[in-house]
Amino acid sequence: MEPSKAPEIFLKPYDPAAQEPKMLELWERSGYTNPDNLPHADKGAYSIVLPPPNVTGTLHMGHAAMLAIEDILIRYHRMRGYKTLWLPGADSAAIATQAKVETDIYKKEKKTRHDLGRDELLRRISEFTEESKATIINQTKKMGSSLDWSRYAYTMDEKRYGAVMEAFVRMYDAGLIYRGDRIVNWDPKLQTTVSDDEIEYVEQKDPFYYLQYGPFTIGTVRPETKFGDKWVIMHPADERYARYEHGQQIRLEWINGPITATIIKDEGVDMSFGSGAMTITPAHDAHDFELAQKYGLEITPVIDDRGILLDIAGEFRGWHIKKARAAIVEELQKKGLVVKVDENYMHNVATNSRGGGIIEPQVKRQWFVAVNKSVRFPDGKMRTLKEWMRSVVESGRIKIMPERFEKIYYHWIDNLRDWCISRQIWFGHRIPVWYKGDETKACVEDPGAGWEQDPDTLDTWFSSGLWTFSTLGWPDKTKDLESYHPTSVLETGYDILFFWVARMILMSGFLLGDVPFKNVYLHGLVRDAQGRKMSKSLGNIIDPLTMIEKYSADAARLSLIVGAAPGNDIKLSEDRVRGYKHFANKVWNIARFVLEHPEVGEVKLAQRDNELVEEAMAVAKEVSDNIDNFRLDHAADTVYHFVWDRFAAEVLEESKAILKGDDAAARSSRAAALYEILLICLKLLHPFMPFVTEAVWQQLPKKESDQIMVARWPAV
RNA sequence: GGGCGGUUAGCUCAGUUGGUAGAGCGACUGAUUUACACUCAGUAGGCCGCGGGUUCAAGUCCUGCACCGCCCACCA
Repeated sequence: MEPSKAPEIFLKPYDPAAQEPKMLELWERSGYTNPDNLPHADKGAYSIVLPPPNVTGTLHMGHAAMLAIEDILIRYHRMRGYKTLWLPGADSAAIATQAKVETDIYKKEKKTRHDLGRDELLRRISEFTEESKATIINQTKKMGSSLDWSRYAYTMDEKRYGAVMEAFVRMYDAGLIYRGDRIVNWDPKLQTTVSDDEIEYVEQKDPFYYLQYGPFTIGTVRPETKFGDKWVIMHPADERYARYEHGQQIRLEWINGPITATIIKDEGVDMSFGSGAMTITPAHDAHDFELAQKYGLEITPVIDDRGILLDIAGEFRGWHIKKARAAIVEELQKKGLVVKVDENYMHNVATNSRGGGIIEPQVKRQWFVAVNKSVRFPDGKMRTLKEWMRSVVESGRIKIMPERFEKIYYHWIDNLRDWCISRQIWFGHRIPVWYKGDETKACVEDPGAGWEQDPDTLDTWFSSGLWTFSTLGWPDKTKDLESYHPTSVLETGYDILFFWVARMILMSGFLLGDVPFKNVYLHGLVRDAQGRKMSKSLGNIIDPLTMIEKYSADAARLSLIVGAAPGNDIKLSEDRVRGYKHFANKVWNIARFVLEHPEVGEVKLAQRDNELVEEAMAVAKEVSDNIDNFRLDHAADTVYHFVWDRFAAEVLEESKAILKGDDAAARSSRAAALYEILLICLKLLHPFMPFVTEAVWQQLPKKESDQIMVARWPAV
């Protein structure tokens, strides 16, 4: 071949829009993302399961950051010779998805899910999710993500659905899953329960009412729940109430007339708050519910599922709580029971973060996972889920990075209560429990005629908890499961540490007796240049696809990596992305310069200028060490500066004279060194900037491998 | 109320085990028609949030405080 001219493809400047789609096609054709096809995988397995994006929409910069980070880890390990698997998927995100589709349908057709019926709604949701999946896959590919699409999984596909059923039944049989009447977070808008973790507290200003309750003054923001309050509770050491005794009954005038109230003394009461006396509403407050259980009090609902007052409300029966409050306050005022009103009371209101409404605690029969019950694990030992979750991190079997999140994780575990897993929505994994008269049966298969299945579905995080192994074929004993589990790293945003990371540890502990991953790497949230969350309403969303079109995927990736320390939020602006576009062009032109030199394709390695190559190898070592320590920001920064400031600005500049000189030996030695350094730089850059490095690689006169994607990482 | 993180150049951030303050972007001055104007050389710009302490030496370690942000918690 004729190496003296740079191939025609090296038009200037670098044109990512033309090159990137070609590289994508090249990678896809090769099949190298599937570890079974790797030419040199001699180092054991390296696996990451992609946190599956929700099928509710499109990718945002947070996804892009996740894809960039994981792809760097994956490409690096693949080049180092590990049998590398990066497994893609999608999450059904039950509540969020159903809420979105229901809202869309209502906007367009003014129909609710009850108008459509269960089957029709599920059909509509399926239509939506299929479309959504296709969009997301397309976007994911454009980022250059070297995922093994042949192993793509969806939480609702047959295999994963089966795994969820199996997991439920095993946990049920072990006594870990039980049904009980307990106070849960009820969302009157979506008509379903939600878990403690899905609640978002929103600060809000409401009037705070001080009411006369017999001889006591009690405070409340919610007079409409007070109809059934027959107990007044105070601290036993509170001197103000020393003359009252525990269990003493008093007569008093209340909203709908005279009632008998019972005095309870409990040390849980905060004497310094308000008057130090409070009444309790067991059916609509988690704390009060616990007190009621402690003292064996009756629990009478005041509000129904839709927020309507029940019979106990007397003349207010049938009113919606929103409207009732003012009328009830007026009634109380007429009776002279309102002592005073604080109009500027700030407090937290619980809302459903998955697009729902204001949470109303309700007592309901639901399914729960017991976190404090000691059960037999696969290793034969008895322990609770909580104990397992704590011990695997404490012992170092799972390492969480940055380390500070370990403390947060422990704190969460310590406060953890039984996990309510049943949801009253239709989209999701249906609970595999069947009823026939008084009989109950939990089984994967339909037990036959006469049995009726529980209508509820499972919390979306139940299926997510199985993700590292359900995607690898569990409950079957597959080769994939054996090879790739536990996975090497779980990489995700710190905002789902509890939702997901903790649940995966829980699930794989009980079902497999193993950890789901050895390392947890948490990245920060991507924010706008002012540090605000990106949101539609603020109009500050930077769309990954737009950035790719304007500046290239390589630039988008680098902008999310450099300067992003683990666990720290990333402030992203367009300027940042633009800067890295220039760098991609720099790489392109360095290659052009080196490859244009006539002797480049012919020289022998033995003749090269070793000192310069050693310098590049030292950089390779530094980059490798940084990646091994999950400091991708440092790794990227190191190679960036070596390539631009040292290799391009100094080495190439001083080489110009040598390459034009008369000394043939010096020429070929230098040319060999430049070529060698170029190869090292391309390889070091490849995990960070896969497109431009692959595009250059394709122009090399001689290649050690057909794609840089499977080239060997510099031996360090 | 408890916990965590942040505070370093105009902006965004590095700064590993203490040893003369760094990068990118932006600003300004200039150069070259070049591998690359998506270039190069250079300049300006810092009480390293504030106060105390340890040390020969502190952006870095300890200790108070302030402000910003986040997470958790049943304060009715």
